[in-house]
Amino acid sequence: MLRDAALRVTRPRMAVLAAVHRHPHADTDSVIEIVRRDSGEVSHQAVYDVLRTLTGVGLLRRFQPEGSVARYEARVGDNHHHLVCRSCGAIVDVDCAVGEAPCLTASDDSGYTIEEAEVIYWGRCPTCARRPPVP
Amino acid sequence: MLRDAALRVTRPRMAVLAAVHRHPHADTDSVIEIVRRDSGEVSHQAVYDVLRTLTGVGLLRRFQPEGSVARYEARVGDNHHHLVCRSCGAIVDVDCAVGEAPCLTASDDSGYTIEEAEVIYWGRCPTCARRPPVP
DNA sequence: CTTGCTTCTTGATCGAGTCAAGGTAATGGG
DNA sequence: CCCATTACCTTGACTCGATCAAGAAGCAAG
Repeated sequence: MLRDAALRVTRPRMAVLAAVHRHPHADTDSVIEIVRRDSGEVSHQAVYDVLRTLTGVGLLRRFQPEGSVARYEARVGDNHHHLVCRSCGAIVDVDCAVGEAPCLTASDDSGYTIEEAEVIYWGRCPTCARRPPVP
Repeated sequence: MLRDAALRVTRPRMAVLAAVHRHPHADTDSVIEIVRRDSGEVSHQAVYDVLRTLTGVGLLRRFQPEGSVARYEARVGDNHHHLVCRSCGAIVDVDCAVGEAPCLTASDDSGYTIEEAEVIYWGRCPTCARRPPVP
């Protein structure tokens, strides 16, 4: 995958790529932790850098629900969406009914060229929905 | 409006409320600037605090497109969405076709109780679309 | 193997946002 | 109208995610 993107194959890059594949929706800190556990010492700077590079070439996708830090996932190109629990912050993927971007058309595009519609569903996960809201 | 929300009427609050009404999608720094221009010295802390309080009682809405700082708007309760230019960051409102939250149903809700679907359309504004992409 | 450029390490820095303590002023009862 | 109560604002320090910069290390082409 790295070679296909014309990138050099290095230990930090492989570790980050593997980490995000195995832990979708992981934030940067978690990625750092996983990478260090799996392949020894790696600087936090390298992880930040790799995440940005891989996001740039489209091997990873970065997203950031409001009130959360940046998170990364390896599912790219299928235009899926996210469902976030307001209580505990749990995130699950939601397939896009249409499958291609943009899956929605705006009622009025104001002359803009629309490339993508990003949808975030906000709600409560089964566990949090069971008990009364305590925010 | 403030009294209805059981809040004391103070100069910073009125100034912030007016500023956001007149400048939708303003970020915190802009709000601070506008407020100071209109009603003299106000601490940045007060503005942050007021923005949070007003957002809490529902007089303002906070949103934060990825790669941008927090922005505030006074249109609340009509469940409208946003259209953001990838090039220059311009933001315009898009009315929701349905009008009530959630305006979309997820293909698979994973057992979650969905309260709201937040949609961000990404594209290019008329001005940026005219010239070739230079990111 | 060597060269050259990309990538990683180390350590400092930035900036949005928050915390904490103490002073100030909006409200409501007298 | 005035005072007491308490919510609210000011000041200043601080947190934390993320980025910048300079130099060392490692990968790949010849």
